[in-house]
Amino acid sequence: MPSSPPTEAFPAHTPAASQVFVTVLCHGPLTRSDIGGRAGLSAAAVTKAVRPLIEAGYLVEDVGEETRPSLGRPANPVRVDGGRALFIGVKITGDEIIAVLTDLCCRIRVARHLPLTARDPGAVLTLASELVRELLAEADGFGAPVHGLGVAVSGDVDRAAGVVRYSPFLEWHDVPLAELLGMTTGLKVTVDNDVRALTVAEQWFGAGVGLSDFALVTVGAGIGCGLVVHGRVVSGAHGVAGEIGHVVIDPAGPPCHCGNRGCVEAIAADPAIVAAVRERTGVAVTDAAAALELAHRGDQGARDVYTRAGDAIGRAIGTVANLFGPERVIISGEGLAAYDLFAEQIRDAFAAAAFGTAAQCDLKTRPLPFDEWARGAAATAIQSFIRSEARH
Amino acid sequence: MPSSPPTEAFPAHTPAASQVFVTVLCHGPLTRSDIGGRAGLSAAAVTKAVRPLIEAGYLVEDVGEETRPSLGRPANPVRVDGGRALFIGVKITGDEIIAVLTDLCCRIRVARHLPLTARDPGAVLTLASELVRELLAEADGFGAPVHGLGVAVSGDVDRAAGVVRYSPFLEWHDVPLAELLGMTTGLKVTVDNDVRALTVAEQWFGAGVGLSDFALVTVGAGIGCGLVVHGRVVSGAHGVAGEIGHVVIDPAGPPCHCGNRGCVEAIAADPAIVAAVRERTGVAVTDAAAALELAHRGDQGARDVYTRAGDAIGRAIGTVANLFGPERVIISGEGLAAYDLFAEQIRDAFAAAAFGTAAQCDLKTRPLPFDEWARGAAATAIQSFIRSEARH
DNA sequence: CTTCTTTTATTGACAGCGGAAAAGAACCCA
DNA sequence: TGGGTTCTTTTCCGCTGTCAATAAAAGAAG
Repeated sequence: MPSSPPTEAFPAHTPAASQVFVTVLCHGPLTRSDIGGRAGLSAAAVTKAVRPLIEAGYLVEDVGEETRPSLGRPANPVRVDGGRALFIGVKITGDEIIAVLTDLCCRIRVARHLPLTARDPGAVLTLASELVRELLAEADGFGAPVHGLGVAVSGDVDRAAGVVRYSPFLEWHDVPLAELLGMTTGLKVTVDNDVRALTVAEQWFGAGVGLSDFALVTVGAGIGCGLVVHGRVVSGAHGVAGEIGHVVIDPAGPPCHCGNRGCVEAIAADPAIVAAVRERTGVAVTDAAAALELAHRGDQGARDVYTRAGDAIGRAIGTVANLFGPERVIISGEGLAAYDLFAEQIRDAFAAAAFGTAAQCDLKTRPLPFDEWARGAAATAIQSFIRSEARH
Repeated sequence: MPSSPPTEAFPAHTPAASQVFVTVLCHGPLTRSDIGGRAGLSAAAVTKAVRPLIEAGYLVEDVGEETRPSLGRPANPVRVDGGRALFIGVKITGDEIIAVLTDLCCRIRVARHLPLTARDPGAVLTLASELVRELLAEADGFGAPVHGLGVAVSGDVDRAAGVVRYSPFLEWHDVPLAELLGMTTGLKVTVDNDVRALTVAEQWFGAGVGLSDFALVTVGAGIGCGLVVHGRVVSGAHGVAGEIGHVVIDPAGPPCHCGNRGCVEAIAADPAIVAAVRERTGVAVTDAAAALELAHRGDQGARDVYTRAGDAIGRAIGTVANLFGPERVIISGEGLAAYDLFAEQIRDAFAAAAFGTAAQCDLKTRPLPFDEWARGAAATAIQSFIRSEARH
């Protein structure tokens, strides 16, 4: 039973108003003249865009000002009132559903996990709907409406259509997930690829704020990459981009399930690391945590595996940097737990692979609590909400 | 002595008008309603944009219509009058300057070459100015003003500033080429990286017309790559992108001047091929043409070298496709002369490397007469001319 | 040969967006 | 209390692109 009226329109009818809001959302409290400067608008335009946003409660005057650096009338900063609207983000993995309730600033208010027993669309839909309903119930306590639901799934996702075209982990083909979840939850649903969702979260709320060209590389069960070029997340002509996992690092390397040898994913993803550690050390580790522990305990064979993984990741990032010239590459993912083991190799291999000015690219690591994937999904919902009324 | 008044403004003051013109420029003769459909504008807006363009002579009614498929008032197509304006494109290589005079549709009218004896900016500037002056004299015979000069240089070029920041072949650092040539020729000068210039030419006048995401890969003395994402040529945060030449294909491969081993350029660029053929066959070939002839005569060692080059190029293109998901990759460059020797390997290696939907990407070859590099330069000038008055 | 239908192009009225300039507001400092 | 300074709002205005109505140019139908 949906608890909130989804009919409320976001009062940013014009591109400029939408841009003003996003500017404030990303860059914290800003005075009106700062907004104009950053968004390239006149002060008058800012005033006209800000007023309805304040009246609707999405922006508030930031009373907690402190800096009074100079002469003249004091500036009057505004900020986004995160509590004005809520969103739900859901990440569906092969064996778990993670759901978070966030506010408009994409801060997590509540998080829930649920193990996944069956992977067919019907079962997943039931569980996901259940989880969303729980969060909707929680949302009542915050006194703000839930304005959207974002869903992140790995694989080939058509965001515009809301369809999961192909998901290897779930073995789904052409599932109209947005429509289905829209019916069961009554919410406006945005479905996107998981890495792209995380990229949106970084772009608006993370280490990509203010950058028009950056990449996000995730290391974990797989190796993924999200790209932002000219300030927009790249989706590719066929809806798929950022497939860094199957960049071949070494044609003589271990075989990969994709049919090639020596893909990054066949060297540096969790399963590959586990297999390599087992082979090198003879210890029957079964998951990434065990492999990591072995390495942390000082086993040289295990450490060598991580060294090689770092080298592969660094080379892959170098390739990305050479092709795009991003200002920054953000490294994230569960695999970052092993960062101390391969940080040096990543940086060395990147520095060797990056050519010319591409080496100026800034490498930045970001720890990734597992809820973060679901937060990325919420970020896409927030994006859809803000843009929904912007495009005419 | 500049022969043309550069003060004439292009009558496309609004973004919509500029878009209308580019649409007609790229998609041949179009009826007004077709223009509206393609550019997403109302018929009224098209009428209002087209009129001043016709009055100024940049568009003309296309009387040579023939198709009368249906009922109703016959459509009234318009096309760009190429002869209305001329442009000069100059490509500076390490040992030659190529200059072309083109019309507004980027068709080459006159082409000139000049060997380069010295590479210092002063000498190059003198020769280039001389060549431009010759073409300006030629232009008088065509009865149209020369509206811009485009210059293409390999290396790190800041187009906005008109500065060659670093060119390895010329050994230039921070040469304000646009300003210098502007003074000697009196023309409005656009300077850009050579591969990006060629990419612009393909985007507007070649195999990239109508595509919002594609890549151009050039094979020859070096291996280059131009990228178009979301309809815009990618320049990277630091002004450099598309450095495909130093993607590592095989870490056990031949050493590259960049310090790594097994870069595409160290396997498939002309110097690498010549060196490999010499080594494999013992024949003292000194240039690409000789190596090619040896392979064409059936020498197996030489053929193997090309096979390997094709494999490397195909893998590199696969990497590009995986990362961007372009709709098409255009393969061009002088190295295409050997296409029959490695076409199969390129396609096979690409198919193996491309993951999932990236394999749907269309590979298309394009022969590249050497004048084409200069034509790319002219294309950037045309772009600047059209956009000059569009921004504000 | 007139009239209708169909499709294309143009016109004119109109709403909305954003900018320039001027006015207002809020503070500090004499 | 009156400058000086900086931030914000207001007023007005031009410009752009859409809507709806109109004109134009055919073929089809009677």
